[in-house]
Amino acid sequence: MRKKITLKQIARELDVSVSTVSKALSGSKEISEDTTQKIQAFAKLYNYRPNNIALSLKNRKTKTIGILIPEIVHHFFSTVIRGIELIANRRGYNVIVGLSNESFSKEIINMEMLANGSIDGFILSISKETLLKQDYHHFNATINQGIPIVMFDRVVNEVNCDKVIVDDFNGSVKAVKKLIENNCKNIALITTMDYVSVGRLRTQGYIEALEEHKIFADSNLILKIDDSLDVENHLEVLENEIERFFKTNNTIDGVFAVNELYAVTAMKVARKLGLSIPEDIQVIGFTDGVLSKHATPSLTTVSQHGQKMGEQAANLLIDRLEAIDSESDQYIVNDNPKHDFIKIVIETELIERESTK
Amino acid sequence: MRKKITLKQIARELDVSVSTVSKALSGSKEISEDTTQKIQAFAKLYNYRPNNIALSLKNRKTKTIGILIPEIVHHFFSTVIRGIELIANRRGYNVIVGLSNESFSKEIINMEMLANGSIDGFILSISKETLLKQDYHHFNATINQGIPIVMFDRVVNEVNCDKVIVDDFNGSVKAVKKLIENNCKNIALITTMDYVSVGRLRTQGYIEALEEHKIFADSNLILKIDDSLDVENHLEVLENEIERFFKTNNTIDGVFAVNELYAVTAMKVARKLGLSIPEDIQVIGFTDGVLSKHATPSLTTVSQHGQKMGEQAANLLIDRLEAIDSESDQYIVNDNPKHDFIKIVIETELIERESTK
DNA sequence: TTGTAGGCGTTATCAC
DNA sequence: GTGATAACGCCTACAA
Repeated sequence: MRKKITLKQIARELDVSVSTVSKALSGSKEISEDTTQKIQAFAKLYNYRPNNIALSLKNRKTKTIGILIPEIVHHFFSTVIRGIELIANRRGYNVIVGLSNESFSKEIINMEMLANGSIDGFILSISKETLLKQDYHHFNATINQGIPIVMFDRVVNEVNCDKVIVDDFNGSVKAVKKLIENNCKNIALITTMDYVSVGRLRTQGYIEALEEHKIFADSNLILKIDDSLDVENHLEVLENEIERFFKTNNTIDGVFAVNELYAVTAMKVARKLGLSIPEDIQVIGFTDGVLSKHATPSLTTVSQHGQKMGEQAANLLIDRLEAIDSESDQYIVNDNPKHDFIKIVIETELIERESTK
Repeated sequence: MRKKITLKQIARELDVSVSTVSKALSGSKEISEDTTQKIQAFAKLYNYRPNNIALSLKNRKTKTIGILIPEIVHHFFSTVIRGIELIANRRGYNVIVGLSNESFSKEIINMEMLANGSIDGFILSISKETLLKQDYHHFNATINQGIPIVMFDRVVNEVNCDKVIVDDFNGSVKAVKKLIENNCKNIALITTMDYVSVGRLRTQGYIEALEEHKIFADSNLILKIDDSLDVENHLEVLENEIERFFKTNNTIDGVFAVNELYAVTAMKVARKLGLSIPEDIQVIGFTDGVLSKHATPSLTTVSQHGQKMGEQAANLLIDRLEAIDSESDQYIVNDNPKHDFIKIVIETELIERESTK
């Protein structure tokens, strides 16, 4: 078992001082050709690599990004991570992942754990419970400690930081307009409860599109699913709710669902009720994941560009970290700087497949 | 901007020494009631938390686990991460995630980056390219540095470490037997190329089940998909291959596919060819993900228990880390210890849904 | 009861 | 050209 070698060990072996070794390895020309050669050869032989932890302590930055998300077994979130990891790696950062599991307390614990020196900044999406409670003190506390945050997708006005979102509103508008153009007369919306900002915006888009076409937005055609309680037989409950909804509104000929699962389930229920897709009823979902691609019929969706969101978020965060860096070198940082926070809005696009005409 | 406070700052403010503060905060009774009170109150007020990096440097352990997987936008892998994170968190560890993207060099780079002090041990699944090259020196090098590795799912005999796998062989046997019991006479196998151990084992299970029932394993009924090249229109290629396969073997009445995607695609193609499922052709997949649950008809699968694998892997790794810990405290560690490495095999089970009778 | 000193691994500054 | 020293933040054996 050959443990990693340290500067000190090299120094002892070669009978020079630690600082000489350090300089030689960094190619400083303070050191003679000879010693440099000797030291570098020895270091290579023993595969010397500086210890990241020691560097972090010295430089007071870890070169790692903390990702805090509600759930990882989820196409959208994992896609975002992939985007973050891609950019992070490219720019010399690592990513450490924490899962809130949609819980307020887990979100806080995770944050505090990582904020104690483990990471330089956060990229996160807020848990449902936090959104419900509307308690954002932990985010602000973190920011006040000088740790920057970039929020994505589930963001909130109450926290001052960089944000990356998709254009949920216009995405919905596009989807619903498509249904209208395709001659749907009774377009239903299947959405979540309003406290998730994303759901609210998508609902607004739905209403806007209808109104633009002078169609009355009948509240009976809106089904709000309460997914805050994560029950065992969630899927069954969902199916039943949708079935009841379809039965009491049997003129529905178009459905816009705010996520894949709702859309796919709606298709399933519709088929069960003897309706064919897209002839009798057309369906559009939001988020372009595996389900959309492989459902039968395949699902027309509003694509959410998760990977791009991740990439943008990572660039935003790293840019800010490096800005802070050079700032603090040059002048004293204003104690309460009116930072200009950036909000990147990613355009959505409609991917047409078989569930619409 | 109130940066995190340090022991030194507290000491200066309260006009005591750093060690007094340290002791007071850890509740040492060397320190007087009075000072302890005062210091603890002050620390609480300023929300003092020890710096993780400093602790890591001092203790020579980071309390973080490195996860290295080929891909994250993938139901199975993300499920495993969830399991690892769950246990890690519970036992006081963080997880740092690296993606190899199925590439040998990215796997190495990521490993080396993390092995330089950032993590205490690895949990990983080998990339396809590495399996193809059969070059495992980086794993052995890491282990020789005293960094333990736990491999899961895609493991390899050439590396001596703890492993967690599912019982791929028996999983296949179960699936194929089910098809046989359900009266399928011509059972096809859709699998990957052999270099992925997992694919090979599943193929062996298929053959074994047939032979047990004295059925000739016709190699024409085995379709091997070459997914090493990740082409753009991968899906289309897959569909075409399967279609051609079905057409040249038009007596197929049962299909066992080594993953969800192949199974779902097979169903799609079958339907396209006018076959109904499960009446004309029955299908079973491997891995129980979203697709299986939500496909129509829903897919009978061999469940892979990703979360459980993650949990077991995390426990295995942490156990070993803590064993090393107490070991090295007590006596000098044998330089080449005949460690007994553990291989946990997780049983699979057949989840019956609509794609079989 | 409190403080000093040393060390974890590294780099930067300054002295020789 | 080389080395000693200090510092990053923490802990602890030992000294006072």
